[in-house]
Amino acid sequence: MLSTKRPHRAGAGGRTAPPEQRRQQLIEATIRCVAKRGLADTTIATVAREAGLSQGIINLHFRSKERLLTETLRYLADEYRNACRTAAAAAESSPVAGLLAMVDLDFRRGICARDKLAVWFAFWGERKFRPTYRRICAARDKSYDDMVRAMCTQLCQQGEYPGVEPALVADGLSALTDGLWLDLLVRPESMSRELARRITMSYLADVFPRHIRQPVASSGS
Amino acid sequence: MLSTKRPHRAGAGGRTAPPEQRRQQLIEATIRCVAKRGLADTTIATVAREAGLSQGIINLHFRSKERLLTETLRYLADEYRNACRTAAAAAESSPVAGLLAMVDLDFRRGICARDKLAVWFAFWGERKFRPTYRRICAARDKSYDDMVRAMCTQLCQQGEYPGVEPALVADGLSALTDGLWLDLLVRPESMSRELARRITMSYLADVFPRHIRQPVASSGS
DNA sequence: GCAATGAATGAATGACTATTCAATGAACGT
DNA sequence: ACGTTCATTGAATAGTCATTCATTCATTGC
Repeated sequence: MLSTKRPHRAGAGGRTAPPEQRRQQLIEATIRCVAKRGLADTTIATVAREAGLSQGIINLHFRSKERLLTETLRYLADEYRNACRTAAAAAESSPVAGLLAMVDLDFRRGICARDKLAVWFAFWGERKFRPTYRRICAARDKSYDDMVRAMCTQLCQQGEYPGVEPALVADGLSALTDGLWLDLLVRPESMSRELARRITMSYLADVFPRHIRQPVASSGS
Repeated sequence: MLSTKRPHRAGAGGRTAPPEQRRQQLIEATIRCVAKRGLADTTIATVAREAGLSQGIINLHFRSKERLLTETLRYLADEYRNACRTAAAAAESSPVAGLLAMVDLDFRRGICARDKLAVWFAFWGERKFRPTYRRICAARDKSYDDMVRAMCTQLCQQGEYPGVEPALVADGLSALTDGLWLDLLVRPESMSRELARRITMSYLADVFPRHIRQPVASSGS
């Protein structure tokens, strides 16, 4: 009773690992598996194999396949929301900096990695039918919307943009980002993170010309 | 051998119907079923029940469940492309009319009905993993892109918009539309076809201010 | 009417998969 | 070393679902 319950072993591949590490390992295997095979062909067996572990491990650490999927979605949502904090911090110096940070974030490698996009869209397809998915996604959406809307509102006050409705711009930016994510996933040959960034910046530059200027357009073929 | 093989019976609910009519009936049942329960919970049994027919009927008229799903996707893609012809016709009088017709089309009731959006996104989630889905979607995307890109190019030539790259605008418009469709599906309480139309028009008005003017913004609550 | 045709049915089949649990063995305290 | 604990395994189980096919029955031609 004196000893502090030490982790059994440090390495990830060990035969026995602390629960939190196994859960993380399985969530990452789930992401790779969904990205490789789609949600429909993702089974307990394929995830376990991807993780290099046995079938039973998933029902041991998560209570069911459904919970594994839910936790995987929650993991991605949390990751996104944590990254948002950086943008929120930038917004404190100026709304423009905040918006630029958001665009940067949305098309940063770690956030819109192909594997993760595949998972997002796999879940979005089922979102309407699973209350749990819906809750997790709605929470993520809300924090995004609130932030971007606040930035746009500030910018409109500073810049005298009479024709611009902040709520509309925020909804538009959110929709544009989602659509570009979809392109990145399903048409990687004609969409890149860099191009997506330029399209988004061009949108913002059109709306807030006195605050945001898009980088000089290089020649398009 | 003399008689022309007549349709067995006219009514849809009859015990015997011409094959083409049964196929159509089953495709419509599939759309309702996917919209109501999601792709994951759409089974041969649920579709057959939705259509008011027996289990075996699907393997009789389509060779497998997979083919039923493929044909359903193809049906939606064809419907969209047919609707595009209207916009293509409008574009012949002027590119502005063409763009307006496209926006009109994308947020018209028949095209972005909730049931159909649910099916689109269900398939988009699996698109990456099924070559057949990919082909059908890619064909639809291409006809959209080609059309919109041509309209934007014409407009840029007519209007002297030095900073505007037609390809970028077309990609952006396409992404924006997809993103708004997603909102219409998963957040109907905060997105309507009318609002989506306004957001899209506001985007176009920002890009082509000398050709497209957005309707006066009514107060946003 | 009557036989022939083939559309439609739905119970039976076989494949697949989530979940369980008895057996295994690694890690730790003594 | 040795026994205890508990993470892990993987074969067995139970359930679901696509597909098949022998049977039923509406329709048509004669």
